[in-house]
Amino acid sequence: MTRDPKSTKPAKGADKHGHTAPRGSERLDNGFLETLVGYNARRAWSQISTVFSDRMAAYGLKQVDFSVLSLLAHNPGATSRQLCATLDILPPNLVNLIAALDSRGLIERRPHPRDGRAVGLYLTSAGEKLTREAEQAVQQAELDASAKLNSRERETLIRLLQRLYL
Amino acid sequence: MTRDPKSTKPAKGADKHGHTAPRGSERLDNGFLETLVGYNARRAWSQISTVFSDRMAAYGLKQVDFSVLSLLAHNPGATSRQLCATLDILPPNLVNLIAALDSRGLIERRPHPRDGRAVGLYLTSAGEKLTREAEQAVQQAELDASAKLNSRERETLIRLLQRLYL
DNA sequence: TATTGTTATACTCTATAACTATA
DNA sequence: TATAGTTATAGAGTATAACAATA
Repeated sequence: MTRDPKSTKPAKGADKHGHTAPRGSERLDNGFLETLVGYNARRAWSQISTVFSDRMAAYGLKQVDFSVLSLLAHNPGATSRQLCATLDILPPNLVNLIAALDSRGLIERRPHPRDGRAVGLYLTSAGEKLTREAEQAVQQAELDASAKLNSRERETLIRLLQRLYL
Repeated sequence: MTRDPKSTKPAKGADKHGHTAPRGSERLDNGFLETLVGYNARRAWSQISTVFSDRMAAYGLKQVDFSVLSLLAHNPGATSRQLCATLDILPPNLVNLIAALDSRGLIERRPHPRDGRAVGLYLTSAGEKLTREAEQAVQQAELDASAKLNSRERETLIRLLQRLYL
């Protein structure tokens, strides 16, 4: 496998930490790593993640916060346990997150009608408004982060990624 | 967007933590999230990452350990600073990692011929042997983790991912 | 003055064990 | 006996500031 000189882009020069590349450190040959789906998925996600986090900061949301709000917008009354299963996070790590969204008045906790152990989660009207705005910002962030792909390529990419985890 | 009943796979039932899905928690509608490249890239990477980590455990390597060894196999004499730039990690977080690989006798640190500040990193023969074996295991892990894709689809996926971050 | 490698440290994310109340 | 939610806590990953040696 040969290296493509164009792929090094020395002039671009700013990583996600805002650092600029120093003179003496040229990029290394990562020929093997870049043949791996896992390596490329991680790098691509890292890139998108930076754009995503920057845009969400305007709404005071982290990535998981947004995922929770978006799920509640489409699944009113969902429980913490369901959020955990869908997003693949562990229950103890959701507690403070839910409590914070509650304190901000974005969600409500109501007793579950059939199960006294469970708590149904609902967006408040403020939460609905914020979620609508954030979803639009996320869609724009997606387009910006994947600007080098046309819509057909973007759909192909998503379809292939889903076949890896679904 | 409708949910595909086949995609839930109730019998498969074990997430990356080894937990099995309890009865009461059906998956939620994540229609919006699954239209996002970022969300799908993260989920796909998480899936592959689990397979990857499991296989690397047999060699006593974490993902970043493998990346470092593979880079040194193809770039003998690379410096810590170059590894950091290529893998997008910060220098302080590489120090213990390099020291551990050195203690295990997998790499050597030699003074840089032209720059007294820098240290050139080289695989030992034991390091070369382990890296060769690990690279083969990684390739097999890749094939297993992306078994639902044929080689043409895998190449397409990698190409599209690279256009997001290169 | 700038860069390499390093120490110390803090902050976030993720994980496990154990408890309560309900089922 | 098992599940939902919670508490406390431990571990891993990631971040910044500051230092010595060298350029």
